[in-house]
Amino acid sequence: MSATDDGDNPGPMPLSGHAQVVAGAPRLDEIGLENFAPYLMNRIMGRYNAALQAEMTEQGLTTPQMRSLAVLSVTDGILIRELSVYAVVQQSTLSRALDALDQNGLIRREADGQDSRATRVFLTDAGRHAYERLWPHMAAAYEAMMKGIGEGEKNAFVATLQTILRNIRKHDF
Amino acid sequence: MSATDDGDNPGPMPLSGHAQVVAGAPRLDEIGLENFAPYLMNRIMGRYNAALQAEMTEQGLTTPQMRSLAVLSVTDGILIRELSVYAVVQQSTLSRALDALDQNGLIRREADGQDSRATRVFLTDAGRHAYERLWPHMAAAYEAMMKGIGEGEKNAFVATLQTILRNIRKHDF
DNA sequence: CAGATTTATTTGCAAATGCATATAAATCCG
DNA sequence: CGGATTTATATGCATTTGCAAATAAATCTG
Repeated sequence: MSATDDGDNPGPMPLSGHAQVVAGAPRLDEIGLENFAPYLMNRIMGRYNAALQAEMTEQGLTTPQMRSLAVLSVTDGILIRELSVYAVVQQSTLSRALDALDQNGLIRREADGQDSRATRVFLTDAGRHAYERLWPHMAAAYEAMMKGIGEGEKNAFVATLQTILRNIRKHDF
Repeated sequence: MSATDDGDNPGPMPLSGHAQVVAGAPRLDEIGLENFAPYLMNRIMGRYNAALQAEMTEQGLTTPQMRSLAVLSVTDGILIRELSVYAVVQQSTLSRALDALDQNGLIRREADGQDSRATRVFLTDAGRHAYERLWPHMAAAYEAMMKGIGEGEKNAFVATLQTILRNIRKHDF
């Protein structure tokens, strides 16, 4: 094997000008869309959101509002900027989503004790009730996703997602 | 075992009124946000999109425009309604995104030969070039996500994503 | 084959979103 | 301490988005 022969050579010379391998990232058409994780996650989340759409419309909620309710059901009383990270919603959008939730009596804003710039957000009873009507649909969509996937595979999958999030997240949570 | 004893009974009686187990889906606060795959995927895709934002702004592209370029780099000449599924963009939004790409000379619309209602979309050379400037950023974001994740785990992860998509997708692709 | 229905795409219009900025409070630093 | 900087949230405004309807062509049905 010659010093310039670096293995898996498709032939003595490129037969025409195409398909020059630049050593960097393979192109998307080489990987294939269906093997590109961000594409797959995007498709999946599109379907997940579509599955929730009907119930959101029913309750007159937007996506940022729905996500806020879901996050607050777990960590009630968090700061707006934290909620913005958990719910993956811009702060300006979240501010207006909270206005609407507030006006509909689903949440309550309360100034933080230590830092009077900051605001904590709490679910009201009505808000918790709205979440409780929402959750079965989220759970059902999750069930549908995971159908036929065993516990082991599911756990490995979630573990990988956690690793990925740790790899790229900007905040400590 | 009595006929009314259907197994896994948590105790003789609920000790107080709270925490009634309804047998249905556990609540999100019981699962924990960080174990709920849709939440994790949402966070991850938020960061992935944020990573591409700078380059998109640089090139004056919106998210639907960028996704269209990426999908077309793999399957050039597809129908608009197919592109709408692959790119996870509403058709009305896509229609306008294609208007913009067209006006900037990045794509070309062409009536389908068989069905004159339908339109096929093609990348122009300029469009392919735009995609080629975009792709390294997507590849880098993907690399960052997958840092420290071995081939085996990565393959298993992608395989699970494919299963999930098959479980919930609406179309055959 | 004509009328009814379905399918592909576009467009009008109202609502939602994002960027940049405003406001206000906390922290930093000399 | 006091001005400069940073941090938390809200808001003005232009852009983007999504729903519903419009348009146009194909297919179905009797």
